[in-house]
Amino acid sequence: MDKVLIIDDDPKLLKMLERTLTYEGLTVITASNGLEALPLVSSELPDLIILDWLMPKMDGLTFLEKLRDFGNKTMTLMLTARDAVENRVLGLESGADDYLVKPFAPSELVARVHAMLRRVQKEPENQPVAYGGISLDPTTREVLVSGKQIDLTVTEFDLLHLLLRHPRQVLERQQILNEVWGYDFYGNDNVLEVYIGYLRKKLRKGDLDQLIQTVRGVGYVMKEGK
Amino acid sequence: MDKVLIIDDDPKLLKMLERTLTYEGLTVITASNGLEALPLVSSELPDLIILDWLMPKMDGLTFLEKLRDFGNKTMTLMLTARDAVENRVLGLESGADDYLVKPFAPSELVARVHAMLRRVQKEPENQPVAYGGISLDPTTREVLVSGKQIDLTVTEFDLLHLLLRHPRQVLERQQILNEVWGYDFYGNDNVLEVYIGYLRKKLRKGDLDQLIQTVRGVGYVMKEGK
DNA sequence: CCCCATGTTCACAGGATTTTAACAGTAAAA
DNA sequence: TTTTACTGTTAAAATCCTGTGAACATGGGG
Repeated sequence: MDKVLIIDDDPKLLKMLERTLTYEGLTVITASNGLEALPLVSSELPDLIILDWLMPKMDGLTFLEKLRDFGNKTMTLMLTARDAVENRVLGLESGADDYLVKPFAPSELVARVHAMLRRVQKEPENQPVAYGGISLDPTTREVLVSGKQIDLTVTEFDLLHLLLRHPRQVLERQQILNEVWGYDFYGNDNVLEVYIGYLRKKLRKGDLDQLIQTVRGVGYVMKEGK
Repeated sequence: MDKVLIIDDDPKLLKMLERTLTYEGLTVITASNGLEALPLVSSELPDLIILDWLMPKMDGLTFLEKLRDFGNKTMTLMLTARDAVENRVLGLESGADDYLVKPFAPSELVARVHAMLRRVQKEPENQPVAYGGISLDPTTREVLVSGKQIDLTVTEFDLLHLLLRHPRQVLERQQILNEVWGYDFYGNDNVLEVYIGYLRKKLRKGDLDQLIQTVRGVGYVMKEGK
């Protein structure tokens, strides 16, 4: 079961968060400030840390810096009362993996938490995958198209890997963006088309570019025929 | 049909909300405070609860705490007066799934309510469905008619999916428009006929176009025979 | 500091899909 | 039978979506 550490100095809010996430079937541990939380991280090894930006003793930012200094890579979700864009930047730069502006609907929190945990859970996908003449080995990062080896950049690789792991299954644009570019991707999602384009061009080397099919209005599928 | 419980101590507002949502085709039950509402939750099993934050006897916040303490997970929409400071944490502390700041436009309320209800309903809809020679798989988006595969656009797909999920059940025009085109569809509802036409034409490929039957003055059904 | 590789954004053409509108057809009501 | 209310069919118009080349941004290495 997934374990979440929540750090917030407001007891009511803490209670609320705890209850909400416990309903969701998560194991919840709490702390009221960063100082108190630090030892819990190493003893409890949570899968996700939710923390407030503003806290006494040790605020969210400082906590994150300390955490990262220790080389800890646990996923973190930052809560912030301010909604300025600069905070988003700050929050992310400080090492938070996502952030949420207060006030937010609990359902939104739950959605984010699940999205993040899903991402964490993703087992070390190290198994080679293959489909329709394309094979990809995550450990060596080698990709063969009709026997020929092709070179892919990281993003291209991740995208192809995702498609190959779900052959014949239509993946929605948002789903792909979430998986490859990270949950909560804001930018112009035309990147996806651009990368599909790159991939097709490279797959053309083995005449397999038609394997990536567009499903207009939905997303893309890796499948033969049609 | 979706059932909504509205809890508010202001009779005028209550009346207004009731009328608005009833007009939207929802079943509405009301209570003027939390104390009164609590038993209704277990007897009526509403799909959604709309409640005011400030109420006599038992306010919204307390009501929600009680509700959650009982382990009840019904969706809740909190109404609140505008107040800069309180709003910061309201969403969170209330434990509501969504909130709306007064004053609000009825259309906004309606939009939220429908969005929430759709969320409640729409969870498990990636199971393949089949009826009378037609099969549809939401994950691959493949549709087979008498064994032959046909290509559908998003709208066609959604419409067919809806019909297949309710075989032999007459779906009203408005109901279909709500599901497929969204609750806020005002356009010329001739689109529905047009799309039924498209679908029938494509189903004709497997000689199953007569499966979509017109129920004059009401809507359409997916059923064999006649 | 500049260059290069990678990643992201922009603009826009060409197509596919969706909507509108007009009218023909058909069942029910008068 | 006539009238009316709905429904089906088409085609054109409006809109939306995707692919593409090129510009722009970033960061690491030389």
